[in-house]
This record gives sequence, structure tokens and C-alpha cells, in this order.
Amino acid sequence: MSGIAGRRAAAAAAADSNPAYREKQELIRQAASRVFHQRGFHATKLHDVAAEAGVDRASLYYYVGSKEQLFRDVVGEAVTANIEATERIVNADLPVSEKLIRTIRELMISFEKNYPYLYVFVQEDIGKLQGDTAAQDDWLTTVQGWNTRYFKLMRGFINEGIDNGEFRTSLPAGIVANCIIGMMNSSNMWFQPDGILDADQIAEGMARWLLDGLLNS
Amino acid sequence: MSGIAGRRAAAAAAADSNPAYREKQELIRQAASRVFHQRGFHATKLHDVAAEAGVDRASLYYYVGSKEQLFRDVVGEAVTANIEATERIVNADLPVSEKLIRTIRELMISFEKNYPYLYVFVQEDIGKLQGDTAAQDDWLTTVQGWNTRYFKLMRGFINEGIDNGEFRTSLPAGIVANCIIGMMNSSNMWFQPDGILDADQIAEGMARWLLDGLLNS
DNA sequence: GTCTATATTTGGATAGAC
DNA sequence: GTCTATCCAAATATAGAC
Repeated sequence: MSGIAGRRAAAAAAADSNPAYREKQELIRQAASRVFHQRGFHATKLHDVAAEAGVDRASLYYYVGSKEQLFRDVVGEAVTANIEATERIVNADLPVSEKLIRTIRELMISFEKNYPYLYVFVQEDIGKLQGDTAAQDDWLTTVQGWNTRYFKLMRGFINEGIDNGEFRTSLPAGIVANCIIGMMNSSNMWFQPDGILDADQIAEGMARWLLDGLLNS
Repeated sequence: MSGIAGRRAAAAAAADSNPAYREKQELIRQAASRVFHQRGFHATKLHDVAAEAGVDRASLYYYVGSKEQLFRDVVGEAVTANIEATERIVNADLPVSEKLIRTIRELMISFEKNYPYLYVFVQEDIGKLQGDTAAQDDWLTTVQGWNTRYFKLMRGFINEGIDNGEFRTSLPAGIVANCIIGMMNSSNMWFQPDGILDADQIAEGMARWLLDGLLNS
């Protein structure tokens, strides 16, 4: 019972008085996020994570419970922060065109600020992680909740814009929302945090483009 | 040497005179394409494919060399057909706005016509299949070739549109191209071949939207 | 052509010495 | 806290009887 799982639990419990433990844990998470982002969840081997973090494969387990747990840790915080920020935008008293611009900007900046954490999430199309451990569909439920929550936020104000005549399109609001989300998320394929354009400029260009195409002018 | 691999090779060689063999092979490919589309490549287990096709797991190997081979067979034809069609559009003597509309339409209709084959491909973000069998990077090279070929087609006429003043955007042509491709490809998350709108109508709505946002009017 | 039974490989996870 | 040496499960693939 003095196995590594027990020692991990003990170390985690005592981590408050041991900042070095949390630090190394964070180091490993950052390494993992890079590999997850590069390869996707399924193709990521803990071997690669260990190499990227510069620790032995077995030593990972002193800091991390399992591959799945690692993935969730990496992803969770960034996603909820973005959703809450978007909620504030959508609930504010603003014209829908402004809501669209700010939502796009918020997401793009989140991608940059939490790079590549947030991409790990959007890229994974979580519905497809099902097959793994049907054990915890807690996580699955949580994630699906995030997705629908975010989707509804966007569909909501787009619908509003169509209804009040600001927006013009032959597509239903749900498809428009999905299209925008899809375009934003696909930036994980090409966005570079140290590229020529920063997230702000990219968001500006995208928002202008998508908005001009919708405006009833 | 009378193993199943040998019998598969023999059957495949004699398949011209044995249509039943090809038929069942095709049946398996269609079943596989559904599972691949639903779960993604990594999460797809041959167990599921066998079940979906209604054959024993071991019997698959009488028709199929390997899981990877199966994936490639499923994907190859649809992708090249779409690229060639797009090439004809781009090389035609048309205004860039018309090229944009037709390219979008072509892709959306390809998605529908080859449903869900083509989605299996775009969804897989092939760059991430690397880790698998570094053995055949032939396939990897082929696929990357497809991707860049398609990307350059789109970036090309977008660039042309920016240069001749038809299009107006603060984004570089490459990002615009990636955005469009990303939006189109993300339709794999929501497009239903038997949905309310067909591919044509959806393409029309998307193209109108994206084009209006770019037109310098 | 199909299926049972099994070999093989990969990769996640752990025990236990140090 | 770390690493060697394993264990073990899952999943791909094959042998060989029928």
C-alpha cells in the first residue's frame, strides 16, 4: 500500500506546504498540453509526454493519476473561463453586432492566452472520446454541457439579430452559429501565438468579415 | 503460406472474375466509413467495424489488409475527385467571386454525395496520424500533398481577388483560405444528408455570406 | 469463406528497490 | 522522488481446422 498511487495522494494532500510538487505537476501538464495539441488525445502516448517533460515514464504517476485525468486537468479551467466571459458579453445590453464582435474576440484571445490548452479541447471533438472509459461519463456530461451552453449563447443572439432585422441570411441561426464556431475552432490548425498577426488582429479581421456578410445593409 | 493473407491476395487478384468478393469488400468499406466517421480513426476498433458490417472480426482480414489500409481505401477516391473538380473551377475563366461560390458549392456537394467518406478525411486532421506506422509515410506524403494542393487552389484565387480589388479584408489570403476551409470542414459536426436543407442550399447560404463579407462594395 | 483459438504488439499502470 | 522491471488489458493480426 506504499505504492506510487498512495504516495501521489499523500503528496497531493500535502502540496500546500510543498510548492515544488505543484510546480512539477504544472510542468508536466504544460508538456502534456503540447503533445495533446500536436497529436490529439488518442495518439498521445505517455511515453511522449514523459519525454517532453523530461521525466521518466513511471515517474509521471507520482504527479498524475492517469492519462484521462491529465487531459481533463489540462482542459477544464480554460474552457469554463471562456464560457463565463462569453456569458457576460451576451447578457450585456449591447447590439447583436457588437456581441458578435466581442464574442469572437474573446474566444480568439482565449486561444492565445491559454495556448495550447483550449485548442486541446476544441480539437478533440469530445463526442468521440466516448469509447474510452464509459466509466466516468461524468466528464462526458460536463463537456457536452459546456458545448451546448456555448452553442446556445451564440445561437441566441444570432437569432435575435435575424429577428430584429439586423442580420440577413438564408441559413438558420443554428447553422450560422455552428459555422462561426467551426471557423474559430479550426484556427487550431494554423494559429501561432508568435505569428505575424496577434489574436486581436485576427479576431478583428474575422469579425469584420463575418459581420459584414450578415449585416442587412 | 495458405494463411489468410495469402488467400486475401489470391481473392483480390481473381476479383475481376468474382464480383461477389468486391461487393462484400465494398460493404465492409461502407460499414467502416460509418464507424470511422462516428468515432474517428484512433477510437475505431475493428470489432465495431465487424459488427457494423455483420461479419466476424477475423473474417475482415479476408477482405482487408489492415485497419490503416481500410481507412485509406475509404478516403482516397472521394478526396481526389473533389480536388480535381476544384482545379477545373479555379482554372476556368471566371471572376474570383464566382470561383469562390462554385468551390464552396463543389465541396459541400462532395460532402453530401460521398457522405460520410469525405468527412472521415477532413475530420481526421491527418497530420496527427503521424504517430501510427511511420512505416508508410507514403500515405502521409500523399495526404499532405492533397491538403496543400487544395489549400493553394483556394489561397490562389483569394489572393487574386484581393489584388484586383474585388475582395477587401485585413487578413492575409492564407488565413482567409484556412478560415473558409475550416468552416466548410466543420460541417462534419452538424451536416445531415437528410436534413431540412440540402447541401446546395447550405452552400448557397454560406457562399453568399462569406462573399458579401469580402466584397469591396 | 468463416470462425475458434491464439500469437503479438502496444501502451497504460504499478510494485518495490534505491 | 526516481527508475528498473514488470504486469496487464486492449486490440491488431494470424494460424489452421472446418
